[in-house]
Amino acid sequence: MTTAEKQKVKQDGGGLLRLDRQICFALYSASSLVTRLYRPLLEPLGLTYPQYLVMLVLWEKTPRTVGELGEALGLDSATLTPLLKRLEAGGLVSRKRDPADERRVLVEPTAKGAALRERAKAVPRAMACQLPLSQDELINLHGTLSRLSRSLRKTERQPG
Amino acid sequence: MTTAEKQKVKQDGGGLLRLDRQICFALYSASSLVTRLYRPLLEPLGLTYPQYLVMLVLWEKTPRTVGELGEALGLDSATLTPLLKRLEAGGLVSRKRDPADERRVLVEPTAKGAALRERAKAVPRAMACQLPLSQDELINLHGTLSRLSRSLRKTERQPG
DNA sequence: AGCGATTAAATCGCACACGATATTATCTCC
DNA sequence: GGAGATAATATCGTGTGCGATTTAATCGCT
Repeated sequence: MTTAEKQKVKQDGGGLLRLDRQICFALYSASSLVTRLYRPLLEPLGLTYPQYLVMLVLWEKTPRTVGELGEALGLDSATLTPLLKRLEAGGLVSRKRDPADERRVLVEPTAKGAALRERAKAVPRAMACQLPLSQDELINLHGTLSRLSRSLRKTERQPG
Repeated sequence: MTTAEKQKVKQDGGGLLRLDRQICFALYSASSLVTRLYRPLLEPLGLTYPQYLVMLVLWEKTPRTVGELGEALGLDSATLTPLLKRLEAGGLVSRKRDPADERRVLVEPTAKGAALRERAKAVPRAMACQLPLSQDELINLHGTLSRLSRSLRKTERQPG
């Protein structure tokens, strides 16, 4: 290593600030790119990517409260309320106060929203085909990310 | 498997639509959580997470055009222009037209922006400590995500 | 029963993110 | 050297995200 190189390393703390070394950027970048890859698949369904995620949750079990959707997706009511109103305006879900507890809002797919599920079935396979990863890599990546998310959620719920 | 279960599997295309099986959601979720983890570290520096990424790029080499920043980060001018104006308003970067080509805008850290780098050096290590992954897992994850991003960027630049 | 604490959504303000379009400068080619 | 093509930013409209606050309903406790 030349003197100039040593100096450079010293300056940037061993290259710790290099963009290509930041795990955060790798995640951020991959996530945006994959989301972008979904766009042309979801547009024909009339869904944005977060709206698609909400519908996935609703198709699994319904009705759900806003809070349950938020818990499943890691979003709060400030994000979900307007998003759900847009889905409602598009005729895909209904929103009504829970008679048993008027604080809660029950969200449920309409007939149109339920029917959309059939068309959505093609999406995961179409995506898998476009991702340049082997089956093993995919499974491995999914596992690591899921564990990471689970851990972070747990620590998020605690004070520090 | 009971008949009812077979029916269910048939209905949801082998569970392909389950949220927890979507690689996209694993990515989306992990990315949001990690970004959220940065917030308390970046707030004292007066930076949002995308602003931090821009500063990382500028600290590596400067000046840069808006286009170069966009290429490095995968963002377009519609996102960058307002973000850069906010950084400029905060006194962290300067923006001026390139005299050699008036279409381009050269972005460069101010003295204040350059000085911020010293404080930013603590961020990567503080983050690494908070991520519940082993060194190996981190390296592995980083490698997979980087390859994924590189591939997707390449295919993105092509027509289909 | 009733009052303060807690909980669930909604609202507000600000900051990304991006498709589409507009604006201005440079380039190309005759 | 001038007209049309191309390139680099900027602008506009819509849709997330989220911290902070507000509103309304329920709970807990006396």
